[in-house]
Parts: sequence; structure tokens; C-alpha cells
Amino acid sequence: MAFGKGHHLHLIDGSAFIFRAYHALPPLTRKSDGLPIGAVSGFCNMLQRYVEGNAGGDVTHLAVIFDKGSHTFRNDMYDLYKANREAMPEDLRPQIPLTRRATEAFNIACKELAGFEADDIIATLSCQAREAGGQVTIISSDKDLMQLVGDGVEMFDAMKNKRIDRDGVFEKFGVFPDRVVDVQALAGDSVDNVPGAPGIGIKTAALLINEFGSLEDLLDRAEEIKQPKRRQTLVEHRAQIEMSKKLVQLDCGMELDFGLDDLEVKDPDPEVLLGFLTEMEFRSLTKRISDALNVEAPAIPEPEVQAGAGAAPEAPPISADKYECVSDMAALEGWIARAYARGWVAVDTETTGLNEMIADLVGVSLCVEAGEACYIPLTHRGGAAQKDGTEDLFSEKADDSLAAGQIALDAALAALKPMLEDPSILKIGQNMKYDAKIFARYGIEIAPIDDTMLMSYAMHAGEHGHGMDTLAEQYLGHRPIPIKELIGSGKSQITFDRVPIETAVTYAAEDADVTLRLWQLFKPQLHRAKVTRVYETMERPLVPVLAKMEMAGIKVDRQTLSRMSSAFAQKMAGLEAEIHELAGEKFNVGSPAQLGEILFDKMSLEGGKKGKNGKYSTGADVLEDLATEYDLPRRVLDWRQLSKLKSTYTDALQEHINKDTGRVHTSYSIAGANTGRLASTDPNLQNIPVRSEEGRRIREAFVAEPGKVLVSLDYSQIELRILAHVADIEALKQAFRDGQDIHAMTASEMFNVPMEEMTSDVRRQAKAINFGVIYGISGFGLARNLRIPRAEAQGFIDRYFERFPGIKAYMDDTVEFAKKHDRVETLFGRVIHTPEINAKGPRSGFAKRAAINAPIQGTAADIIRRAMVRMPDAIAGLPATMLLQVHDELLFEVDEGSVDPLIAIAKEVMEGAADPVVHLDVPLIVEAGQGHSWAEAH
DNA sequence: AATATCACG
DNA sequence: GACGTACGTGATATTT
Repeated sequence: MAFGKGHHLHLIDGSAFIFRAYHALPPLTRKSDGLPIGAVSGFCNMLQRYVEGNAGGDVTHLAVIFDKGSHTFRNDMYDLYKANREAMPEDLRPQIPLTRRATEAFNIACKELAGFEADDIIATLSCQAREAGGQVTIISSDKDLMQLVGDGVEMFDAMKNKRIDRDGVFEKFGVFPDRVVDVQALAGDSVDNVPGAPGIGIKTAALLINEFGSLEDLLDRAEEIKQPKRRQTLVEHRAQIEMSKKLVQLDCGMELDFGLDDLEVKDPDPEVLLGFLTEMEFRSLTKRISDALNVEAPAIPEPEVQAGAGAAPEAPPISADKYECVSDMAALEGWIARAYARGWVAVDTETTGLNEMIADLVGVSLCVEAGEACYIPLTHRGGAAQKDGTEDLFSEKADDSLAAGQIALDAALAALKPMLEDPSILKIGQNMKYDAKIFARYGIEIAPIDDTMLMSYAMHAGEHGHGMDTLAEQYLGHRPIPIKELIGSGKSQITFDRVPIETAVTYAAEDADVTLRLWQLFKPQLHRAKVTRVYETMERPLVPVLAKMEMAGIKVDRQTLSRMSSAFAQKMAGLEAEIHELAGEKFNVGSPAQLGEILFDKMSLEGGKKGKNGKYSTGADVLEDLATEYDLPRRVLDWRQLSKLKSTYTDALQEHINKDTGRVHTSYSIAGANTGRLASTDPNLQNIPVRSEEGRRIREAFVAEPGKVLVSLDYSQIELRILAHVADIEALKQAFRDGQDIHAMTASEMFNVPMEEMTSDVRRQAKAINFGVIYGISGFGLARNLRIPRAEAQGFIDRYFERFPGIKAYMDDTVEFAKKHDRVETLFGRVIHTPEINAKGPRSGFAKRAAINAPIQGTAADIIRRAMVRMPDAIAGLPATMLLQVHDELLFEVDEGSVDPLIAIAKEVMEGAADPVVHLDVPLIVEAGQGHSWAEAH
């Protein structure tokens, strides 16, 4: 049947795929001969992911379109077209033909035409398909293709997984697709070297086109433009603009030597596809595609094994074949014996929930060798329904009895305990803190441990997440069974103990299997990545320390919170009434959208700025400005503060008080923040209010047990001290040595004000600059922070860099290092990857500032991690417990009589935490506070 | 599920 | 008249 209505053509922009693949991946080479294949590998992965993503979809026709040669008809028109394009990297060139072969191997049509760009072929095919009444999706995010969108033609940004339709084009260009070329002709394009009109960008171009209707009308009526400079530009550059339009206008009427019908989707021939992949020596992709095609993966010969590498045999594919359900003691003893024989074992627990303080153990899985794993079900329930084979939903729900075929919980744990606690057996896990806490509640102190999540974090922070699914997919080419397939999601979600044992075995054993494989892969890599010390001294030993802190929890007084909640509710009701009165109508004060309309439409106050969603911004800074003149915004600010305190703290914290312990137990994620900081969740105890007087009172609810005291120790100005050290600023270092007020000193240096005459306002400004430097300062940001004109802020920054040239040098050096290596490092060797640093557009700005900040924030994070690792031993003799960490603060609970010794010891540990690895040129100073509540202690 | 807002260092 | 801008987090409520 000829292409027409009901058919859907997908066109992949091949060059975009190649470049994306090339830049996204490290320079891989084929093992056997060193042929560069990184881009081909990425290209194949992207194709495979695309095919998977569209399986069962409505795609009927498909082609990958490539550019051919560099000289096109546009060069004949304008010899500078794409002239400033960088030469193709040497190691990419030989990969281009291979991507064509890859496309053919996938049995996807592969098209190109000399003298034309891929964009023109895509344009022609799109037009043909549209005219035939079919649908088109162009897989690309190239803005040059956006002119084609509309009437059944859409684009799809595979990177962002986002469809781009007419509205999407409007968002980008400010005009609909039919006027995109007009805007491009005016704005030009520095990437393609399309000149356009000097000084006019997309924003202005869209404004003009929308005003005059079209480029032709605009040029004809250019004299009507009000702004003199703009008018002159358009008149003077008319010819150049008209040529620019020809350059960006895609050719819809090319003669092609093939038709739409030649692009029909075809299944790949497994032999051809796998043949190509094996030839390229793509191991994980070969495996993954073999699985997808349901054929056996062809073997890829291992070239030569490095001497001493252990000659590990290729791991078998991940499958449930050898997963065993352990249902009697003899079998369990067998697995424990295997762990002893090996010296290591991957362990994973299955439980009834995510909160380790509440969840109950349901089963344990073990793996001692890739592919060979077991699951030991312990407390699965609802066995009765399975026995007679009937599905009675009601009785299943009611059936709390243990399912058959399980070892008694206490017997199994008694058998496992010696092995799990044996110092000679390494227990390997993914996010071991979780399992350690579960086991701890059953009286088992699992040790020693290795953690694949933390290994990934040490090597790959900033590159991707470190959850098992991410790692399995990235490094094993395998998608583990999603937990949702077993327990469902949302309201109908069940707990793991309700999952039938047979299903649980394949899921749980797979997790242990995957964990062991990741460990075997990562373990030798730590050294090569030079992060062994980071992992061994700052990640791995932190697991038991955090586990104990989280289990200790902190006492929170429900009564105090409850009283505050009521008080807040009352005040809020009063404010709400006043707000409605002032607004002249009732509305939801908590809705920024409604508030925006009231303020800026109904009351038509100044300063209403709409964001990209057409909504007014009503953030605190906006309201703060309005509050100087009007009452309503002030009331809303007050209401918001109370609303925040009530919902996030005084209400929510009560829900987190554990029934058994009467305390609140947070959970720290070790591998969450890229910089090495911890993050606290469920609840977050690292953002308990302190800055406002009213908020600080919430800390009165965090108390010590009777007879005990809370002690807070925090590093003073740790990040600025680190900055002074790494940037090597003698004046700052000396000021810290002398114990001076660093902000006042900065102000004095910058503004030539003697210290004795320092005003609080000048000091405040200097303080903002000091912090700004740590964040990768910009004139704009500082101006907004200090609410001063931008030029003035820029002046401050210039003067700061003039006075402290080392800081500027440090910032430049750091960015340069990041650009060269795609990563930065802390003083202790923690690696933070900065994959966006060489991106262009606004994202590079973000990446630059992040790169400047990361070594400073990260070094501070390293220091407190080191202190925490040493702390338990240091305070072992004292009746004291470490409870919380808040980035630069540690909170302890200690018997009244031992406050002073605790402060002395903990302070010494914290102040000396950098030693002996790093010797800082500045002293680290820790300040201590104590009291019955956190409010007093801090 | 995304966005806006606001709490902390 | 190009563009968008402090760094790092998590929780909540509203809106889609």
C-alpha cells in the first residue's frame, strides 16, 4: 500500500545523533585494534533506545538521514556558509562510515545526497508525506528544522524526551513555524555563520515579524520602524537579510531517487545486526540486543588478558535460570558455606517499606558468583490463596498467615548472623546503609561491607545517578525488573510480603546478582580512577556511622509543636481575612497564580513580570519590593512564612515521631549531592528554620532527654577558609590566622575604610561579595542580592578581583581545568564531573559556576565527613551520641556531667579533620554551644 | 508529574 | 536591544 493516511513517518537526524554520541561518551576504542568507536557505540545505543521506545507504536516508515560532503548549494550562494564550523575531530572522521553501516545493520533506511544537507532531505520527505496525508515526526532538536513543524509534522527532542509542536516552536522563536525562516533570516545564526541583521537577535526579530506580518513586508516598510538604529540596520543590510533567508529556507522540492514507500519499517536480521555489533566488540549492547531479539548472544573474543588481571571469564547473561529459592535449612547452610569459600557475598534485603525504622524484613538474597543467586523468603504472607489455585481477592487480603515453604525467621537469621558479622567475609551491597539498619533491628551488625552505590559515587559523581537501575543499565546493559511490576503503584500498591514467593525470587535474586556484577566491575576501577582513598576513607566507613546516627534519632516534643501549630493556624486565619478584605474578594492565598492576578491585574500594581508560563512571579523578592508601598503583599509574606512553618515543620514533624522511640529519625543520602555533601530526607533535618526569630522557635521542640544536654559544634566560615587556602590569598589567610572578622576585613580592604570605622552596612555588602565569590559571582547576581544597580555591583566585583587577584586566577584556573578534564577535584581527591562545562548556551554558565563552587563546597564536605568517621572512636568513652549533621555542624546528645569533655574531644577531632592528608594554611575553628534544646545549643 | 515557593548551609 | 545569571539541597501546595 502506498504511503498515505494512517501512515507515520519518523525521520532521524543522523548527524545530530553522531555528534551527540561523540560528545556524550569518553573516547572509546575497539579493544582488539584501537579503532575509535565511541561515537559508533553511542550511536547504536541511541538507535537501540529509540527502537525500544517505539516498539508497538504507530511508526510505519522510518529513515535516518545523513549529510554528505561539506560543500552544498548553500556554499555556492554564500561562500562563508558554515565557514566558522570547527573541523571534524580526527577520531570522529573514521567513525562516520561506520554509523551508516550501523543504520543498515539495524535494517533502517539510510539516506543522503551529495550537495544537499540532511535538513533538505528531511524537508522534502516531510512535505511529501504531509501531502500524501500521513504523519511525520522528525527526531532532532535542530532549530533549523523547526520551520517544517505543523499540519501533521512534529519534532521530537530525543535528549529531553520532549515533543516539539507549533507551540514549542513558538516558545523558541516567538513566531509560529511558517514565520521561523523570517526570524532566522533577521537574527542570523553564529553556528552556521548565517549573517542576518547585525545587532538583532531572536527576540527582536520575532517582535518585528509579528508587528509587520512577514519579512517581505518588514523590509518594504522598514522606514516605518520607530527606533532609528534598528531602521538603519534593516535598510542597510537588506540584501544580506534576503540572502540569509535563502540560506535558512529548506528545500522542499528536491529530486530524490527513492520514495516514501522505500522507507517502510523492517525488522532487523539478527544475524546481520549482531554480526556488526560483535565486529565492533560492543559487549553489553550485543547482550542487550540478543536478549531483545530472543537469540543467543554471540561470543566476542577477549583480545589478550592483562597479566595478573585474574583472567575472569566473561560473566553469563543476567537471567533467572540459576536463581534458587531457599526454603530449607540445608539449602541455606549450603549458600552460607559458598560465601565462606569465596570470602565475599552480595547481600540484599527485601522489606515491607522504605523506612528502615519501621519496615519489617521479608526476605534476604545472596549472590556469590555472577548469575548464581538465591532468595531466602522469610515472612511472605497469604499462602492459602495459592494452595488451591483459586484467586479469592477477599480472602487474600485477609490472609495474614505465613506462606508455605519458608524457613522460620529466627532460625534463618541465627544461621546467617555469624557469616554476616564475620570479619573475614566481605558483604557487598547496593546502598548498604539500608540493609545494615534493617539487620541491626534484628540484632545483626553486618560488617565489613562494600557498597556499589558508593563506588559509583566516588568515580562518577556528576555523570549520572547511582541507583541500581541506573548502574545496571549503564554498566551491565541490563534493565532490572522494576519493583512496580511486583507491588504495583499508587493506591493499590502492596507490600513486598504480599508478593508471591516465586515472583519475589526472580526479582530479589536478580538484585543480588546485579550488585555482585557491579562490584566486580567497579572494584578494580577505583584505583584507576584514583578515588580509592576517597572511597575507603570518606564513603565506606561513613555507612555504619550514619546508620547509628539515624537509628539514634533526636527527641522531638510533640506538645511544643502542636501548640505552635495552633498558634500559627490562628494567626494565619487572621491574616487571611485581612488579605481578602484588602483584595476585595476571597481567593486562595496559597495559589501564586491567583495571587498574581489579584496583585497585577485586579489591583494593577507595578512590577508584574510574567514567566514563560504566562504566570506572574510572586516570589518573596517581588512581594518584598511591593511591601514598601502596599499592605497586602506584606500580609501575604507573613502568611506564607506561617504557612511554611506550619505545614513543613510543626505539622509534618509530628508525623515523623517514631511510635516506639518517641524520636525523629532522618535518613541521610550519602550519594545524593554531587559535591560530597550529605542530604537529609524523611524528614529533612538539615533545613530546620533558624534565620527568622519565629522560625527559630521550632528548634525549641528538638530537645535532650532528661539528664542530658544537646551540644552543637560548628565550623566557623569553613568555606571561606578553604577559599583562602586554595586560592592562596595571603591577606585572607593572615586575617583568619589573626582571628579577624573576615567580612569586615574584606570591606576594609575594598573600600579603604579603617576597621574601627566600619559600618554594618558596608560589612554586609562585603559579606555578600565573599559568599558570591564562592558561588561563582556575577554582577547580575550580586546586584539582585544586594538590591543595588548592576553597574555598581560589577564595580564591587572588579574592585574585589583587583584587590585579590588570586581569587580571579583560582576561578579561571578551575574553569580551565574543568573544560580540559570534564571534572574538578577537592583537596582530598574527591572527583566531581562537570559534563556540561563545554556545552554552549546558558547551560555553560551554570556549569562554570558549579565548577567553581564544587571544590570549595566539596572540600568542606570532605572535612566534616572525615571528622564524622573518626568521631565514634574518639568519644567512645563518653556517654555521648552523635545525632545530626547539618553540613558544617554536628549535634550531640550527652549526659549533663560530660558536656565539657565531649566539647573538648569533638572539637579537637573536627578542627584536626583535614590532617594528615591536607595541611591547610588556615586554622579550622569550631564553635560550641549547649542547652536543653537545639535552639539553645546552636 | 511539573512548577513555584521557601526552609537550610 | 543577544542571552541569562550566584552554589548545593528537600518538602509542600497548587496546578496540569
